[in-house]
Formats: sequence, structure tokens, C-alpha cells
Amino acid sequence: MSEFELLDPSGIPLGRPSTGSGAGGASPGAGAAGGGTDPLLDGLNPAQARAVTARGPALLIVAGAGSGKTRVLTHRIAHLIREREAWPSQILAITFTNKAASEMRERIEGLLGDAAQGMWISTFHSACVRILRREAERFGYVSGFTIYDSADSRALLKRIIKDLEADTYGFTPANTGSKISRLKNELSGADDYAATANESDPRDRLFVEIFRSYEQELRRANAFDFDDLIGQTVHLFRSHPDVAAVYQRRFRHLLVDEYQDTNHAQYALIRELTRPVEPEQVERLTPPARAAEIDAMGRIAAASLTVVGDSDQSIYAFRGADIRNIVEFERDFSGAEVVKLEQNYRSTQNILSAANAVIGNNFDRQEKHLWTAEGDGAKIVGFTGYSQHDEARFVAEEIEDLHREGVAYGDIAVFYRTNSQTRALEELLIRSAVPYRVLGGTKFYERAEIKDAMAYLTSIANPYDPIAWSRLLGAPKRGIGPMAEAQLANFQEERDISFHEAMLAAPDLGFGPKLRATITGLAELLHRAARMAAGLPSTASADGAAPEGDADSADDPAWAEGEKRPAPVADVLKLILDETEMIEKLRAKRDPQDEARAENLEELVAVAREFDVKNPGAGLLAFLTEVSLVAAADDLDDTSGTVSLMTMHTAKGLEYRAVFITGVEEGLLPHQMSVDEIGGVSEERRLMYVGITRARERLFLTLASTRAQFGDISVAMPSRFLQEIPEALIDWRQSPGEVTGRGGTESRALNAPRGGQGSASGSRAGRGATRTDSSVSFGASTAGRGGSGSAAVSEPASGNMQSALDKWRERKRLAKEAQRAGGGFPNLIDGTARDNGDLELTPGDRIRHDDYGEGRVTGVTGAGSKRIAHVVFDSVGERKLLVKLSPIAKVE
DNA sequence: TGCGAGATAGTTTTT
DNA sequence: CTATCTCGCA
Repeated sequence: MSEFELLDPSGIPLGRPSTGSGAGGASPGAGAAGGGTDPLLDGLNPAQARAVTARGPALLIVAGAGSGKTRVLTHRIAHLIREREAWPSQILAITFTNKAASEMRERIEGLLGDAAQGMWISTFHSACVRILRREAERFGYVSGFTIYDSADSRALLKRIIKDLEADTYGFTPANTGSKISRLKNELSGADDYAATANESDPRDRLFVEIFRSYEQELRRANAFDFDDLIGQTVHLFRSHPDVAAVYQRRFRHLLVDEYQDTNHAQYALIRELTRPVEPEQVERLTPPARAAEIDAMGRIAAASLTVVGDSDQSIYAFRGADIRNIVEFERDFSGAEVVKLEQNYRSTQNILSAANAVIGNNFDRQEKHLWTAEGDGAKIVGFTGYSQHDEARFVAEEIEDLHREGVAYGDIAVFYRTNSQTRALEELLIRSAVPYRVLGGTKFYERAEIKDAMAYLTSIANPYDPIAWSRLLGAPKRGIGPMAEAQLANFQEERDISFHEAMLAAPDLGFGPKLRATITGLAELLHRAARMAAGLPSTASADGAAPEGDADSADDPAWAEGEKRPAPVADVLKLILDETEMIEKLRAKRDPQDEARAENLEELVAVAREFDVKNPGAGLLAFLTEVSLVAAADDLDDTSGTVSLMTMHTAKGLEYRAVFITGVEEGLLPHQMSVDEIGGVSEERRLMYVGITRARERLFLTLASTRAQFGDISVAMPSRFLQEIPEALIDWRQSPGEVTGRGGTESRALNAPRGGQGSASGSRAGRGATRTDSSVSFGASTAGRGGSGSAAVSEPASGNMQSALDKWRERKRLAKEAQRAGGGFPNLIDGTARDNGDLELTPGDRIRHDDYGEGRVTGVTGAGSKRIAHVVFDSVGERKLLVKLSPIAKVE
């Protein structure tokens, strides 16, 4: 609504129709005031400048890695505004992640100041939610609909599969969910699938049934899943041309980033938004179209479309991304212009050469000629560890070296293929007192206790949501079991009322006195919280003894005229937490894990409070939307000054001075799962390409020759991608050939002189490791410098697995706490001493470290549990160690 | 109803 | 290895 008002700021006419085909040449600064240089074009190369100033119905910017596409995109938008070709409200810019969106917004604000207000800069999903919330009533939803994340979808599917007894046919929530997701990304629903399904195949019929019932349940729950957000918006536009017309008219300029990662549904959405408004719809518009908007045929011209992408960075095929969208763009959108950005401003030549060499092995791609004016820079560093711990140790040491050389922690990133690889890395980083953070991974909002609390909020916003409701019944445990739940759910379904109403009817349902009281108590709490969230006065007298004022008598007129102001989300949440005593109950359990959970809940309150401050009066629904759509909670502070750990997928769009790519092994990168898939390896290669091109100055490629997964240890072969990089570019500190010899595992005996065929101890060598010849070419590389390359293995003797694990968890928790306590790595972890908490160290002391051997303490900084010892080791030189957690002891 | 032990099964990337 | 589920018992 309010955005629409911006559409028509009284008299000021638009400069010229932005979509008048092919009008603008590259005449820079056409309307710029003072002549001379145009700040928006200044410093851009010709291709970039063209990408900023080109006008026409469609523009494809082929942007190689590091070619300044964000700059181009932001400048293009700013240029449109400044040249008066568009109002901010006519801009719709779509990015892939929220992080990219907020970064873009910031940069545009930097160029335009307040003039950037009113633009839609968001992800596909956020934009669609915004549209759907506004138009929900058009197709039988309520604007307070819930957004199901994949866990919610799975919970729903689980129920359905169980009801249909489909599990015996091999249907699981996971495989069914991903199949449904795939279909939805192709915009096909249950009926479409049924039309093509094989009627005689019981599995197919059953799947149709599951799919149908899933869609039905979603609707009954007033919920959308992730894929629906896009798909339903498309359906909305197709079935309601008048609604579509509103958006087609409004958004005159559509800009899409990372276009190579769009799937079919997203493509369809773009198509819908870039259709002209036909005359019969033009007539129905409110406010009516002005003459300037309408062309000779009585239509409103199609919006202009700008897409930016790089087919070499397409890494989301598994999610339905269709590379054809970008490859066939010119054919798709007639009159499209193509601008190629090929100069790389990010990386050194060595890094770029490696990237080009790797990606060059993908056959079906258009050649690009990425080049840089930078020098060669440092060589890429390679390292092969004996184990993943050894690899991690190398990473930690190199990070410290870099740090000593003046590279800030915040300029360093460590990438990996799978989230499970973080463990070894985290352990070593903690021990080395390197501040780090993990992006993505186990997300804050996926934690059980957070989901519990969120279930209350969700249920308040949407009392028809069975998933949220069912979750909150059992959290905390209060004696409402499956039996009672089923009874309430049945009642709810029969009467077609909300779950909250069903609970209020509990007295009539023949529950025992205790249960009845519990249920009505809970119903009243939800009711109270709902009123609060809606901005209605809390019922009657102060809390404490719940007054008689039950639901039905809620129509007191007192608040009728006072404008309803939604209560701060944090207050609602606080009410829930206080009344349910969730936090207290966790604390009472005296388990450190539960203590952490309690803290998480407190953090959730803090998050909500922050949301309230940033979005005053936005209300519960906005909060829920943000939570379900925001990926990693802590994207926000890039300034935290810590090393960043993330998967390579998460890394897309980011850049760092120094980058470590870990686990560069066959089976991991490329991942085993991808090897059999068609095009799988190509996609992995693009992933590798993305990883490499994130690095500005320094690139480290590391691997391990053995890797522990699912319990036992297996031999790992170097990735084929390593072979694709010219040997001259890599400086091997320890090459694969030096470590694996002939594919055996020399697990512990590395101090033994090489060549002597060390004992192939422990694990069965060569299991499943059909000898590729990958390792052969590496044998020749040199050993690199002495010193830090060779040290004892760090494998902690795995005597007692369980206690070692517990120990590690505890250590990790403490260390995280320490990091969280304030900016980088300040003071404090109190009391709870561990390992060496009370170890006294003074300069001059000799100590022994499990990994590094003996060394001499040169200094101690920090206080309490944050004490950091500076030690010069005989073998590896200076290291910083967190005294409390390091495996060190004084040598007498 | 709620808890703990034990068995089991599944392991990629994410808005 | 680990997360999830089932089963039996209090």
C-alpha cells in the first residue's frame, strides 16, 4: 500500500519512458548537471559503463568472477534514478540471498542517500511473500499464512505418509519432499503429475495421493512451503491478470542477480512480471493510468529486464536451477543486448590461472577470457595432511602465520564441501586461539528449543497451523500426549475451527480434570498473547489469577477506536517464555547442554528485541517472515574480525584476501554423490571454480590422505581438480605423493623416514579406493620448506571415544562463549575451569604441547580463562595458545 | 505420559 | 559416527 503511493509523486513527470526500445546510447551523464565526469561512470571500464547506461527491453550482463558486477548493478540502478528514468518504487532488484540484498541496498544508499527509499531489493522469496501477503485473500489464504521450512514440510509429510501407510513402499518424508520440491520448481502440481503418471504403477498412484494430500493439508493449515512462495505467486499472476497488471505496471525495471541459478518457477515469475499490460487491464487500474504510461496500442509497455550472471558459477542445479535460463536468454527476450565483463579486479594472475584451468575442463561452455591487470602474486599453496586433523592443524598454523604477516582474521576464510567437515577445523582453531565463526551450518532457528518457542509465535499468527500447534503442545512437557492431541485435532477438523478454539472447548471433551485445566490454561495463554500481538489490551485486570474473562467476551468496545498498535514481538515472546517457564525448566536440569539451550532462548528474545527496534510497529507477522526467510542468522556483522568458515555454496558472492579450500579429495570434491549424476562433476567443477575465485591474494588447497567418516577411516585420493591446475602454480608444502606412497595408510609412523614402507597399520588400506592414477603426477613435487610443514600427527589418541567427545563439546562450548562475550576475543569465561585453567605460566617456562612438542613461553596475555600463552616451539616456531584449552603441560 | 536404553538407518550443497 | 525412532518400563 504505502509503496504504491510513492508511485505517483504528484506532478513530476518521468524523464522518458524507460522501456522505449533501444533509445539510450552510451552517452554518459546525459542529464548530469555539471558536465565533466560522471561519478556513476567514473572509474568503470568501457564494458562496465555500457552495462550501466545501456537501455532497452532486456540486458544480459555476463559477469565473470570478480568483474565488478555488484558495482555495475548498483550503479545502473542509481543511474536510472538520477537520470529520472525511474522512481525508486519502480525498481525491483532480486538477489539470491538476504545478505546480498542488504549489501546491495547499502551500496545504493551510499550512492543515492534517501532517494533509495521505496525500492524493492530482496530475494525471490521475500518479494513473493510480500506480494502473497497482500493478495492472499484472492485465493483462499489469509495474509497471516505460515511459511513452512523444510523441517515443517517434512513433519507434515511424515504424518501423511504414515496415514497412507506409504512407508512400506519406500516413501520417506525426505525423498518425497525433495521430489515434490522438484516438481514444484517446475511449476507442476499434483494434478499435473497425475496426468503424466503411470496409472498402473502403485508407487506412482501412491505418490500422487501423498502429493494431493500434502497440498490439501497446506491449504487447510493456511501455509506455504518454500517452493510455493514462488509457484503460487506465478499462479496468482496467471489466474488473476488484474493483480498481475498492478505489479507489471509498477515495476518498470526488473534486475536479477545470479541469473544462472534461477529455476523454472523463478524464470516464469520473471516472465510474468515483464509482460506488457494489455488494454483491458489498463482500464481497470487504480489509480488510472496516465497518458504517459500508455503506448500507441493502449498498452503499458513491458518492464525492462536486466539479468546478471555467469554460467560458470551455476552451482544450484540440485535445487532446480536451470542453466538454460541464462544460456538462452537472448533467444528468450527479443531485443536483448549482451555485455560481457571480463576484466577481473579481484584476484592475482596465479589464482585466476588456476581457476581458468579448472573450469576449462568443462566442455559445453562458452569460452570466456577473464584477465587481470594485477601481477602474478604468490603461488598457490598446497598441503596434504595425514588425517583431517593434520590438515586442520596446517590450516590453523597458516592462519596464524598470515595473521602475523598482517592479514586480519576477518580477511581469511576457510571453505569446505560439506558441513560435517567443520568439526576438525573448529577443534584446531579453538586450540590455537584463532577467533572464528561458522556461517550457515546448524542454524540458530533450526535448534529444537528455538523451534519450540517459535511454534508459539507461529500458532498465534496462524491458529490453523497444525504443525506449530502440535509442537507447542509438547514443549515444555505438560502432560498433553498423543491421545489428547488426536482428540483435539479431530474436534478441530470436525468443527472446522481453529486449534485455539478447539482447546477452549476442552471442558466439553471429557478430559480428566487435570488435563482440562492444563489445556484451557494453555489456550488462555495463547489467547492473551494473540491479543497482545494484535495490539489489543490484555483482557481485563492484571495477570496473576487468570480472570474469568474468557474468549467469547472479547468484544469490549474499549479498544475499538484506539488505534491498534501491535505489541513489540519481544514482549509477546517474553510472555510466552515466562508463562511456560521454558527457560526455568531447562535451567533446572543442570545439564550444560540444557544451559546452552536456555541461553539460546534468551538470545532469541534479544533477536526479537533487536527486530522491534529496527522495525518499530512491524508486528509479529513481519518477524516470523523474516525468521523463516533469513538463512544464517549472523550474516550481519562482517566486521566481527573473525575467520569465516563456510561451505563453498555459501561462499558464492563473497571474497577474501586469503582463502583455504579444504578436503580437495575425490569423493568429497567432487562429492561422491555427484559422480554418478549426469553433469554432476561439471557442477562440482564449477563449485571448485567459485571457491578458487573468492581469493584475492592467497589461496591454499588442502587435503588429507585419510578421512574418517561413518566411524571408520578410509583412504582418500587427491581430487581430479588438483591435476587440472598447472603444476607450476602450486607450491606443495606436502604433496599427496609424499603422504600416500602407494595408496596405503601410514597412520602414525610419519616420523619414520620416507620410502621405508611404513606399517600399513589399522585400517584396511585401499578399501574402495580403486587406484586412479591421480596421485602419480604429484609424487615429483618438492617438499617445500622445512619447519612448519612437518610436525607430529595431531590425532588425539582415541582411547575413550565418548569422554573425548564430551570433552570436546564442552571445550567448544566454552570457547564459543569466550568469543561471544565481546568483540573478537576479550576477557572472560568464568569459573568452570577445565584442563589447564589454573596452569601458571611465566615467560621462560618450558612446556610440552601434544602436537608441537617442546617450546619456551615468551609471554602471556589476557586474563582468567582467556589467558593466551605465546610460545616459541623448537619445531614450529611461535604460536599463540589458549592456555585453558591447549593440550600443554609444563616441563620440569 | 514420560523417560531411557537400545536398535536402526542414513549420510551434499540451500532459499 | 550421530540423529532419530521404537520399545519397554515406571
